[in-house]
Amino acid sequence: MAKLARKEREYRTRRAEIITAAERVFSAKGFDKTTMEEIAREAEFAEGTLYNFFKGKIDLYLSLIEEKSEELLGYLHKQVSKAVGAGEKIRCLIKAQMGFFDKNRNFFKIFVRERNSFEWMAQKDRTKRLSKVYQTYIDFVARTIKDDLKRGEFRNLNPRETAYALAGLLNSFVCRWPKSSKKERLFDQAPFLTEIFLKGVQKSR
Amino acid sequence: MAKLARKEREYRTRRAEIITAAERVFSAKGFDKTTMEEIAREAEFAEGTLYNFFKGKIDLYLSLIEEKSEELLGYLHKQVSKAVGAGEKIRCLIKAQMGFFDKNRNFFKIFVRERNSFEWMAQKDRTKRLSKVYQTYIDFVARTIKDDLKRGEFRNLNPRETAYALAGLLNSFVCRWPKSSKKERLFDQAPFLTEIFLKGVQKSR
Amino acid sequence: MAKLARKEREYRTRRAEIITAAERVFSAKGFDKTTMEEIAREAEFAEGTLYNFFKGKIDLYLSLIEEKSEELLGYLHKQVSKAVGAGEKIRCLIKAQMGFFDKNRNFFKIFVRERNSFEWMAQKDRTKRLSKVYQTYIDFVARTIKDDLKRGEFRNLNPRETAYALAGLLNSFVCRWPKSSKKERLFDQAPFLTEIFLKGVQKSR
Amino acid sequence: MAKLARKEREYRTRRAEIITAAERVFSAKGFDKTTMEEIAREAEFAEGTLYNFFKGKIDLYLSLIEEKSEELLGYLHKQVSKAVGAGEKIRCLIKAQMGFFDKNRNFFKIFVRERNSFEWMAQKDRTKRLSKVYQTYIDFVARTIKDDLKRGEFRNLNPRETAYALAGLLNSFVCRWPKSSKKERLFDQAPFLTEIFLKGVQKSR
DNA sequence: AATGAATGAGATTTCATTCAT
DNA sequence: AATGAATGAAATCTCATTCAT
Repeated sequence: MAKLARKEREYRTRRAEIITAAERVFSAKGFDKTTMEEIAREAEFAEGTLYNFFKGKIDLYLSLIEEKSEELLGYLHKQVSKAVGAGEKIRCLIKAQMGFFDKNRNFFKIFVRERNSFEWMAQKDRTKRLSKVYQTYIDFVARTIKDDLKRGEFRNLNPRETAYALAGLLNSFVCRWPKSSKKERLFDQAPFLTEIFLKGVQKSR
Repeated sequence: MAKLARKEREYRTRRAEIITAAERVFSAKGFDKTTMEEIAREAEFAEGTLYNFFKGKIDLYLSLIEEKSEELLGYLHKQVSKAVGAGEKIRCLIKAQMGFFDKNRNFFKIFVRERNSFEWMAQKDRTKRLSKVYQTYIDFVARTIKDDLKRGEFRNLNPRETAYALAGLLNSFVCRWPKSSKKERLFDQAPFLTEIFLKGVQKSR
Repeated sequence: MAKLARKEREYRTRRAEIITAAERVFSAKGFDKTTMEEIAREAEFAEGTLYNFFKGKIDLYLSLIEEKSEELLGYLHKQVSKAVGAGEKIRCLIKAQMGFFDKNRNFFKIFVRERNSFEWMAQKDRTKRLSKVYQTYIDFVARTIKDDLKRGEFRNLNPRETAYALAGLLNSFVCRWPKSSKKERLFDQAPFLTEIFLKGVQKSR
Repeated sequence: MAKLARKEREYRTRRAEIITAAERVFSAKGFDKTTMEEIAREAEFAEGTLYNFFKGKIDLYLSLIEEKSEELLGYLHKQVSKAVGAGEKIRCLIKAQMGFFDKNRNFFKIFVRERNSFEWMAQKDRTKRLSKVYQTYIDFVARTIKDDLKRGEFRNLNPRETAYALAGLLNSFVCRWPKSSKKERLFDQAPFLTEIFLKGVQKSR
């Protein structure tokens, strides 16, 4: 039993190493320009070994996005659930997401890029799994917004549409960020974005 | 003389046909998954013919983006220059862009997707030409915002950063739109987005 | 009649222009790397026009070699026929060939390169026409040697084998010549080569 | 340890098989007309496999020439170093080279053909590596000649120029040889060539 | 379970030749 | 007779995946 557990632990460790290596390469080169050979080298495994952990390149890519997104959502959930008061959940959501991406820059690139392309992908399998990921993400944002909106002095907006607007606002910094100095944190942009958004959705007076 | 002019006209026509065909395929599959063979088939030319008009696949792709972007910017410029009154230019910009994308759905997909990926491209040549395109676009948005902000009751925000925020807001609908019914127009979302943005940037009271 | 003759003259002129242009390009790039497009540009004709004068690329190439070789042989013949005295024909042959190549550097490159490759060419048609050219050349050299050998104090060597030896000797400078200054003439090497050869074949004492 | 050594051995074997197959095809068709597909078929490997051993077509070609030339030079060196007596080194060199080419007919074709064309190659990379090969070869011949000339009753000739003459003499048989019966050996021509050359360079009396 | 050499389908690009004008 | 745009076959090279060790 204990022995099996150790095996299981080792399996997970190696799998995670591969995911991390893949994250580095995919984020730097994009899906198509990344080769299995390079991921293998980065992970310090042989090429063939990758296929013991993942069905293929696409599966590795999707698994990476799914698992990291789950992590992101778990983190957002935990942070947001603490917040109380009108607009506080949204404020908290923005801060949390920025903070998460600061610590996961590589994943950030993949997440945003893919979010803007996956819909019109030819590969149906790829589309389906990705679709689920982003639906879950948007659903969570929409729910957060809904909770906040109803309790505060906000306009009566469609939460789902508003969620897209907020997501777009957050993503917008993707284009500038890679250029800016490595030291600059997304987190510091949170107040700027928060203010625009909250004012944007508040009730007219 | 007349003959030369006709040749030139025919050349332009064929070139435009190729660009349009390329637009369809690139928008459906993305750059890497698109093959020259498919563009050729779509354009009803032989593969080799494409190389009489463009240096290669990348050149075709970039030319498409550059020329369509110029068209977009020209259109935006024309529309925006008519507007007067506080916030009117921004309102007009949003409406114009949405209208343009309604008529150029395929290009829209390419434009937005590329805008979110080009920064970390490997190919330096591709990056350079794209960079110029998006700089020009953001510059225009920033200038429009600046003009409007100073004349209205708006907060004193950095125009460039605000431009990114607005661009992100507009782009945000890319993820939903392809799914929604073909009849639904981006143009109809303009008021919703405009309101969020204008309120978001106005002076606190 | 006169009109036809003028047409004929013009035809020949244009044909010669193409040959000369082809000579320049073929000598610079070799057969395979040369494109019809480049020959056309160099000759200031359209690509299609070349096909009114030659059946295709290979035909153009072979025609060029054949006609220039005829010219070379005619020249050698004329020069050598003047010579009298033991070894004089050979001496004269070497001088004449070097002189001709000094004036036809482009053709020289083609001639020597092709001489060393044609035998194992895949294209049978090409081989046959080239074979004839070089046989004629070697035949002439062999005949010249034979004439000379029998009248002088020379060993009784197989003229054909000796002709190959002489041809090899002459060609040997091809590798150095393109490197040496443009001003340096092959003609100046004639005495050096002549001496080696004549001594090499004379009777032992 | 033993395992690694075996892998290494197998690698070398396969690499050599490819080189040999390439030698056959290149010698029969020349560089440009040879396709990787044909080399692969000849070597009984898949096309892609060739690229595990060589960077590309040119690299394969140059590697072949470089390695075979090294073999040739090593062999010549060994043979010539044994010779003593005036003219003996040169006699030995000619015999050795002819003997080597008898056993490496395919390589012989490539070596001679390339030697006569490489100078005006477009590809700079190809030129550079080849240049080195032929410089080394000529240097060796020149040194051999120099050693011999100074000890014998020979004229005071420039060793380098004389080396070119000798190389030309040896190469001259390339044109006849492929035609002649397979049984005929270059080696048998050695005395004929040796005599012409040695007499050609000896002191006048 | 891990390896990495071999595979071969598939992509881009070139260019001799044709043919409508 | 001259043109040059269109053609499409053919060549090089890449890389995800397999499989014998």
